[in-house]
Amino acid sequence: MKSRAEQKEKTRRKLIDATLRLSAERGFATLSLREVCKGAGITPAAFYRHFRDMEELGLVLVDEVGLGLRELLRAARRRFQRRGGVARGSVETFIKYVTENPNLFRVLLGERQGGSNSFQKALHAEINRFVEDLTVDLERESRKAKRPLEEAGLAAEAICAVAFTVGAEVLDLPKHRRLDLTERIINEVNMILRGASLGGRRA
Amino acid sequence: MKSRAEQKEKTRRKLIDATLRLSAERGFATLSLREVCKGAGITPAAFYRHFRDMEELGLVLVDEVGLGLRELLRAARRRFQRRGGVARGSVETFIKYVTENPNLFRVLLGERQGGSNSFQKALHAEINRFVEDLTVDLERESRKAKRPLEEAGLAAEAICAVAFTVGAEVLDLPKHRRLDLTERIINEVNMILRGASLGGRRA
DNA sequence: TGTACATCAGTGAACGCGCGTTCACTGATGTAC
DNA sequence: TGTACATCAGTGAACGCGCGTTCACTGATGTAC
Repeated sequence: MKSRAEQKEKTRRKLIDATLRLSAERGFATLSLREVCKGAGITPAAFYRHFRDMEELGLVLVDEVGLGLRELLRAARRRFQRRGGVARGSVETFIKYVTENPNLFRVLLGERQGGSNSFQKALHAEINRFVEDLTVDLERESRKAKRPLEEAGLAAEAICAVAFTVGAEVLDLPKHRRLDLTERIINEVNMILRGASLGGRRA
Repeated sequence: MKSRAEQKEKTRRKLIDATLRLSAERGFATLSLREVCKGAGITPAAFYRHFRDMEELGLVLVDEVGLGLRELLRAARRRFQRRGGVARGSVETFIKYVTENPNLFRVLLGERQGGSNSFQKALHAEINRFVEDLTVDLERESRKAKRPLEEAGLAAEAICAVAFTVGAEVLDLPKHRRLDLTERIINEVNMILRGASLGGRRA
């Protein structure tokens, strides 16, 4: 119950959680080590028992957030794929996640330029994982439906671009305008899917 | 030649140019006032003769960059619209701009989360202006071609999302892979346009 | 079970540093006569 | 044109502050016997 390892893990979580909480306001890139420590209720020097520096903490954050969101979206697509409306189901799941975990999403999206080089690379890789997941799903689906969809990779990339870019707006929107935004994204995703399902003929 | 006003304007430009130069490396949000002044070759105290703070400088930057890029793209669309390949022409122009002015583009894209509230708002507004420009063009084009394109606004939003998101990757790419990326974006834009030109029937 | 020693997560003080901002100033440009 | 004064962009020194990092330390947990 109070083993050293358990206690250490608890503190580590406090650091991670404090970082998520604080990065909601001004983004991860502007957080200081001391700020995070204050938020977690520990001494700055203790930080080094857990992470080499803020960058290492950031990479852990990106990993954690990315993994969580990807699993959620995979599950959503599975759930909706056989009763039509994959786009609707996935987009709604995505928007729900974003509104419920704004700080997590901000970490994933917020620092595409701001941070250090390796931090940016990690973020980029994380987003690519979303694209790959979606590509696989789109290919499987289109094969099943005998409605071949060429260039699934391009469609997936475009869809992710739209979801992340337009989806980010939801963070600054009053609640009553969020449904509109969700509908807009759904329409745009469907637009891309339509364009993709004809892609083979022209390209 | 050496009037006070002219001299002051020169210094102002030095500040703006130094900011652009420096923000190429780590993004605008992480620049300090002193750093910028050193880059411009003036004393920190003199900064206040030109801007209230870094945020005000940032807003000026966003304005300037946004205006320049929008005019360029408008011209590109005009140039290409009557000989097909609007998508190709616009995307190539866009990518050319991005590769030739990476620092400008970074300012426009880099700080969508990082900065202060009013800074983010300004960036967001700027990007919306791109969407509006494109919407107007798409509507005009589709009317002319008697190929009605419903929901031009959605298509424009999706296209800008793709261009800005995927286009940003070009900054980290070696030269020989840039053409591939450009082609990919062109294909994705065409995919969206195709999906949009059928939009009326299903939606 | 009890004792003596080892480990190590977290403490608290200290460091040197770059930060944003202020202030009185300087000296070239501008203006009134 | 020349003189006396006003303006004001830029200087240089100073300030207090939060930063990241280091260090010797403390005291609870873990281990060996």
